[in-house]
Amino acid sequence: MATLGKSVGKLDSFDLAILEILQRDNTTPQRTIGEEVNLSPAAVHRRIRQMQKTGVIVGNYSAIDPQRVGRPLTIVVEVDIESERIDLLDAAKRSFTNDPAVQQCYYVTGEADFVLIVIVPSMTDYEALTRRLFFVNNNVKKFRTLVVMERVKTGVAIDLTDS
Amino acid sequence: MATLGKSVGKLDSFDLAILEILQRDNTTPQRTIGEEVNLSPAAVHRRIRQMQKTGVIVGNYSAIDPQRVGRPLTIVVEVDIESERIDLLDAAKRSFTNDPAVQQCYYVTGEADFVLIVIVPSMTDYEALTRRLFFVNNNVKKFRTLVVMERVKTGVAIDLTDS
DNA sequence: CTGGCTGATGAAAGTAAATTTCATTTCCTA
DNA sequence: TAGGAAATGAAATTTACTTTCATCAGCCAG
Repeated sequence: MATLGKSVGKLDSFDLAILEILQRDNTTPQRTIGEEVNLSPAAVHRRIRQMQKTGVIVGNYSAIDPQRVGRPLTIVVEVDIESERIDLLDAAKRSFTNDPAVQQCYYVTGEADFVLIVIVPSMTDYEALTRRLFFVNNNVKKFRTLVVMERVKTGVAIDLTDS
Repeated sequence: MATLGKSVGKLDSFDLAILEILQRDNTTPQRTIGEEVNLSPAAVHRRIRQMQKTGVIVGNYSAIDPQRVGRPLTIVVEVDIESERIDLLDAAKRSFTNDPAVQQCYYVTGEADFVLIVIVPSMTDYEALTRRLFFVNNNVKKFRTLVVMERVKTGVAIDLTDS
């Protein structure tokens, strides 16, 4: 089980096993994690701290049910822009990023330029968002709205099984 | 007459302030949270436990940098299906959900039927995924691939400011 | 082959946080 | 205005985190 010869910044099978647990539930006690991966709590702790420091672990979040905090609407938006000039692109990225209703933003190739995941209380709020993000910004050529009927699977978990 | 003080499942401004902190960093000590929101650590603890139990908080995760675990490719996929018959829809949802490379899945109205966020090690792996999810499933009419060049904003945080 | 260096380990001690207990307060309402 | 439900803070208790320290395995130069 132990992969010997762990080099700098590389993750061994212990690290991956720990990450697997943490991205499912990061409130799992280090003692429990240790039992599952066959390490002492101290060793688990050191590995977690190391991965935090080196940026393998980028954050620790509680996830909230949007419906329970008055945000029942999830919307996927595809945005086409006019010019891909670097300064205009950066301006668009910044305006999307800084808007709290935009939960996720991806810059993509293909049929669109940006894909946004937007979470809002109502269609009225979404309309307001389109005005402030798309109509005011004259670098936006057009956008397509895909209203989410069901959030079938959400989260930030990554498959860590051997490829 | 049941006098429900704080009616069941409702959140007050303390709860929202606590959630605001937890979805930024759920390793924040309850003592620290208490100082920020002006509650005792015990009160903070009880509110958090209540929100866990009632499903306001749906999970506690560590987020991992995909690049650091050998998953540098993020892809947005739009899927059109042939039939929206309920049993076929459910089958599609299940196959998407169960695939570990599918990080997120949304069932949407509009120009597509599903939007998937897929995270894979390489284009070869993505090809394999399209085969097992789209070509094998004869309810998939077509799909569009949007390769992510930049993950501009990610996460599961929800805007909790008053609307 | 040997000795020292590096880096990781487990056990145990020490520190900090989570959780429970309990007496009290607040607010609603009858 | 008295009673009761529900939440609260302080303190005690339990649990978890974090550091310390002695040890061990691999590696490499001599």
